[in-house]
Order: sequence, then structure tokens, then C-alpha cells
Amino acid sequence: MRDDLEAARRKLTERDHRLTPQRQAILETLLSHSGEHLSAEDVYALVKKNHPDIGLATVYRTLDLLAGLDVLQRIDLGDGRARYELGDEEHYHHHLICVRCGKVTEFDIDLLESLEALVFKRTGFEVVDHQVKLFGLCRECRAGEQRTGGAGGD
Amino acid sequence: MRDDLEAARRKLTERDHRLTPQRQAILETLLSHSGEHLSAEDVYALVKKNHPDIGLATVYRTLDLLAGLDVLQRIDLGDGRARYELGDEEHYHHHLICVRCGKVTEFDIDLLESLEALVFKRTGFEVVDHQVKLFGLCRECRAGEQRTGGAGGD
DNA sequence: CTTCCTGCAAAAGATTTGCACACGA
DNA sequence: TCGTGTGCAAATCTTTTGCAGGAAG
Repeated sequence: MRDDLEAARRKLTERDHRLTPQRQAILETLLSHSGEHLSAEDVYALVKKNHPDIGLATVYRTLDLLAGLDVLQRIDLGDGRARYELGDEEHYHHHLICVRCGKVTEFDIDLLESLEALVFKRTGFEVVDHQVKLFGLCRECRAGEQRTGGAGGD
Repeated sequence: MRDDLEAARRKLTERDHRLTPQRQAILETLLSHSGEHLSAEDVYALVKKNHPDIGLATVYRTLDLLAGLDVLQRIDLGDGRARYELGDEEHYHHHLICVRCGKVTEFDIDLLESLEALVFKRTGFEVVDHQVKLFGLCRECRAGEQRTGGAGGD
């Protein structure tokens, strides 16, 4: 975790930015909540515990800056606000969004490579990045569905 | 195209909604701009030509209503506003977004089925819908890139 | 000193909502 | 008549920006 902070500091200083206490606090918050998908407000609320004076604008500016440096990823789960998680594009994964309970889990796979090759062959479009969102029912909610009955015909 | 309107009317009346002139105008606008990805403002501007009195709120409410009836799809291309296109979930396709010129093209494929089966096997998550966005360079912009030179090392 | 950063408050942009009126079954 | 639909304006929500002051090299 110290290493992640040092890596971030390096990426910042490389471009004449500083690892200020606020930025460090934001990074630490994201580090200690990896696996979650925090919105700017979430980060703000969490950081405020130890940094009561921090401003929401600073959170937005920092998240924006760090996303630009590929220290973290901005993700959009379709709920109208941006969310953030540590990690660069290389290690990007997809998201499974449960339409019932809203839980978001992650799924790591590179099966898209063949799809991207096909896209290129068919259309000449060269894919450099992708975003995949799979909506459905998580295991737990699926168990619930069974009981509720599945033969509903509206 | 008449058929599409009739199908929409049926879906509306089935749930005690009416195909009002405003709603019809919005549908016709979407019909005559299929293949594009209009935002609410876009639709508003287009409909206003023939229906100067229509209100923006009505456009929002109608798009919302029609999306709920699966008459059209709400899509998110990552530019901060929702976009809409005719068609139900069944015939949904993916979007190729050019990061240089911003052009959005469509790509129809069901290669995801194997991915979804794998997701289910591995995680128990049952996919019912998906959204795939592929970012990259379209054929034209790729041609441009070649000339500009590609060995940049920043 | 000069540049980068910050907090605050105001602004911006997309979307939603309250309300009174209009219209069709 | 009654419930649905509408336009307008105000409200809401997320995110951005202007500005004056502050810290670091």
C-alpha cells in the first residue's frame, strides 16, 4: 500500500504535480476501499472523517487528475454519477450489475479480444478500449427469485 | 414506418397511455433519424420544428415512458447525457465510439453469449442484458493517424 | 516570488417535479 | 366527469469554475 502511494507520487511529480495531504488522503481512501466503486460524494464523505476541511471541489479535481494519470479509473454504472476505482487500464475488468439489489461485482476476462478482432475485420474500427456492463441477477437474488415464482405472465 | 407507429400505439394503449400528437411527433422524429443517437435536446429541437409548442419536459417524459415500454432504448455514450434510439432489447447492438472524431457506429453481434455463459458458470450471475462500448479509432481516423506518425514516445 | 493547490460559493448542464389547465373516453 | 397528458417554471442533482488566499520550491 505504501508502494501504491509511491507509484502515485511518482506519476504526479513526473508531470509537476504534488502529492498533497488532500490527494494522499483521497488515495488512501480508495486504497482502503478497493473492490468498491465509490462516487465523488462517497470519497468526500470518507475523506472528511480525517480531513474535515477538505472541499468537495478538491475531491472532484483530484479524482479527475488521477484518472488522467491512469492512477485510477472512472467508471459509469449507469446511475447518473461517476464512480472511481484504483487501477490502470491494463488491469481493467468488467462489471456485473445486479438489477435487483444493485450490487456490483467484478469479472476479469479477456474474451473480448476475439470480438475486437472481428470488429476490426468487419468494419476497420480499431478498438483501443472497451467497457462492458452486464446486467442481471446475482446468485443471491436469483435464489430469491425462485421462491417468488418464475411463471409470471404479466 | 406506419407499422412502427401502430406497434407503439398498441404498447401504449395496453397500459392505458395514449398516442398523443406530441408522442407521435417524437416517435416520428426517432423513426426518421434511425441510426443516429439523439439526446433529449436533439429530439426537442427536431420536434419543435413541426410542434413549436412542445415542452422539453414533455420530451423527457415521453422518452422515459417509451423506454419503459421497450419501444426505444436509452443509451449512454459517456458524454454526460442520455441518448435514445428506436428498437427493443432483443435487437440491441453495440456501439463503436471513435475517440478521435466522436463518430458512433453500430455493431451487431451475439458473440457475448459465450461470455455470458462463462460468467454464469463462474459466478452464478445470470445475465439478462448487457451494454458494450468499444472505444477506438474508426477507419477514417486511423488513416489519418498513419500520416501523423505513430512512434510518439511522450 | 512564482507556481501549484485549496476551500468556498456560485454557476453550469441535464433531468425531474409541482401545478394549473386542456383534452379525450 | 375523470384520469391522462401538457407547458411552464422552479427545483434537484452532479460536476465545474472563478476567485482570493495559502503552501512549497
